[in-house]
Amino acid sequence: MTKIKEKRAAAACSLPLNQILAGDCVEIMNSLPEGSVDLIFADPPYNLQLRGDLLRPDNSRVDAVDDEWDQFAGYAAYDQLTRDWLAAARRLLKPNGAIWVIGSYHNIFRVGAELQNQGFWIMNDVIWRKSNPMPNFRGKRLTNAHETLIWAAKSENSKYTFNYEALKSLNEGVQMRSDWVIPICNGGERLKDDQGDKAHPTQKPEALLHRVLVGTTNPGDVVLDPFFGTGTTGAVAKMLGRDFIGIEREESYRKVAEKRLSRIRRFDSEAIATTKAKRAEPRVPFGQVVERGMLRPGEELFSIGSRHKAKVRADGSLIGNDVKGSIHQVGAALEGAPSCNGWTYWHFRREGKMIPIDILRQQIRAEMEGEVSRPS
Amino acid sequence: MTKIKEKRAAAACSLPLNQILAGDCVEIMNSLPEGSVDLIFADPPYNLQLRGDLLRPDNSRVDAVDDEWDQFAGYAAYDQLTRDWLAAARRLLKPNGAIWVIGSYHNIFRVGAELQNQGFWIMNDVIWRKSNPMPNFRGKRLTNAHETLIWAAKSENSKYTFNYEALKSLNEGVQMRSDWVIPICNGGERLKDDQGDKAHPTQKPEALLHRVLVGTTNPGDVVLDPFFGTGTTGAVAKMLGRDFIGIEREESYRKVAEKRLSRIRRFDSEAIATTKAKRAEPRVPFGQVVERGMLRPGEELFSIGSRHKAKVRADGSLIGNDVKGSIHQVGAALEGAPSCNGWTYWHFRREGKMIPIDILRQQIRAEMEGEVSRPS
DNA sequence: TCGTCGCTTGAATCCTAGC
DNA sequence: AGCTAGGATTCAAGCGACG
Repeated sequence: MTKIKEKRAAAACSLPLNQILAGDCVEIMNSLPEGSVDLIFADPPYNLQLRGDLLRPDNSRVDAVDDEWDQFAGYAAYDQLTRDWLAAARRLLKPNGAIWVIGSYHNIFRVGAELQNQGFWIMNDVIWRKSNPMPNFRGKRLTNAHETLIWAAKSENSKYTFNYEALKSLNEGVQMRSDWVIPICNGGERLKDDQGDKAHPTQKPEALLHRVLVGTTNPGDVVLDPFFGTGTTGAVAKMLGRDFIGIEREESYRKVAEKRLSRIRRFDSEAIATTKAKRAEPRVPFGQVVERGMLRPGEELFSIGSRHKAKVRADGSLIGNDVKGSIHQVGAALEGAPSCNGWTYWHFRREGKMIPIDILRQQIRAEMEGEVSRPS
Repeated sequence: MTKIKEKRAAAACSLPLNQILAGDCVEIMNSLPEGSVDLIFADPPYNLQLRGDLLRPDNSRVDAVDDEWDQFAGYAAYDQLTRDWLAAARRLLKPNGAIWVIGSYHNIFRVGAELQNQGFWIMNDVIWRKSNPMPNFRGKRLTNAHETLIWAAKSENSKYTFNYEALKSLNEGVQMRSDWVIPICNGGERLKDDQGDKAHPTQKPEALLHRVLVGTTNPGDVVLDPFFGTGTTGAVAKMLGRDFIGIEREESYRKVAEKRLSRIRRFDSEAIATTKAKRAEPRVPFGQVVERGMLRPGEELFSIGSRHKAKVRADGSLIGNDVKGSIHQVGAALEGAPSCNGWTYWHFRREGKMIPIDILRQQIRAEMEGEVSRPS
């Protein structure tokens, strides 16, 4: 055993494994031995900068993330925190270690730039596509339906861990992509406090951590989470036979996490549970047919026997006989029927022949083959 | 017309619309009139950290050594380029203008942070999820199956354009999410040079620009693309009846783009028109319903299920359960809600049926349209 | 036991014309 | 510029009540 390896083995022995450390993550990370951690997973505050209340159309109030820990004086203050905790994290990592950070557009660009500035080497950015996001209630922006994760090695030369085959098998034999469809954490998995309210405003789903840890750590690795919260990282690490170190400032979160972790049992080594992605026929909006130029705005569609016709508009709606709306709505209106399947009702003309538009939907679906993970 | 408006109208007249300008985008943008552009779509170079091969805007090469220190020099040079073109873009935008930038993990974090630093206000980050990405051949990372776009208004107070209904219509009646599934540009859409090779390495699909322009511009808007390439932005703008300005340094790209644009035809105006937002419809005071005798003073209105009722008064106010006020105020008071849309809340009785009063507003609006629209 | 219906909820930078 | 009032705005899941 070389001197360096001896040193690391000693360091590892002195690590407070499988515990939750109380306090400020920068101070605590700086008190742990240098170069001793395999992977860091971090879910830092997002600096959401929310203004007033937000009401749903039914006048109920959205429970906002207005906690003290997400309040910052401005970008400068947020950047200072980011620099500090990333530097401490970098010091802790083994040379071949890696880091994951999750965030939203409020903070992720600043975090990503600082990762690069400190010499981390980005492997991928990964999109967590939420199958059930909260909608945009006022119709003023797009539904914020994803969050972004950055996966980066400690340096360009790091021999990082990447379990290609494991991820491929998680994805039904197809190479894992950089966009992951996973539901938000709710239902039985969502931890509640004694009053029955959610114990933490931003608990992450275990499925997300499952994929991260299966893909970029090995059993026995040390995984550190500096913003531990209610301990999703620790819970999944324990199930998967990885050691964890959690750091959390808030006592209430630590208590919930301790209780949670005490109930977790490690999977037996053979039975590494794989989250099966469900297959479903993806819904194809007619608008995609227009966007992709398969039909042009202004082009005419015909019902069977050409009894009715309608014109395609740029936003994927139809206009026919003064009726505007979706392919289904306009078909139903023209037929005086309560409903209508526009995909089979409407036809377009090519070289004198009438072709059902459903052909175009089938083409789009064929192109989407190979996407495996989808909302159920 | 105010002085400011005059100035802008003059500026618009002097804009080189529907042309491709040759040269460095920063210089050219700075030569155009301030506050004259509605939307900027930018696909800046990604050539970052490819072992230091970084080109300055004037095409000179940044000297690179492959040690770690130089990485920072590489980032610094790229950041300088980003600051320069974003500042020039910001100057060009109208106060209510907006910008889209597309990039990958190599550059998008630096661009996003700089956007925020300059005072742009991010509305959404949008994921272009490629339905047919290039696989990762060596199995060393995840398949890089997406790119990131940032949509930002010029400032927090900008009244940006967002065609919510049009995008919802493109998505078949469900509000548009921040993740967009669109195939990469290939097949017939992919432009080839005389040798049959692809004319541009990163030609963007027209479907992507279609969604961007339908969603965040109106017909007649001025759309500028400072990294025009082979002109996808211009092509889609022309089809959709928007004016464009392209800036491109490379003559070979300009030539391909000119040829492409000359073949594009604008869709007819009926096809370009998109679904209108309700907010855009003229306001109808409830008093008009009473004045026109559609409802009589003294007539009773009912909430759904007849849980509450109120009486119409001659001045167009309601009185119910001792509360007097507008249809909205009385509805809100009776429900104990902070607000209420009286048009959808209240119903009147005709032949035993409950009919929402919004029907009456629609009748008035239809009559108003008849007054306004004349044969042209 | 099973399906249906209604209620609740989720990291959200969520209104605007007119006075 | 600040205030007031009109009135526009939601998707997917989970869970409990109910028949």
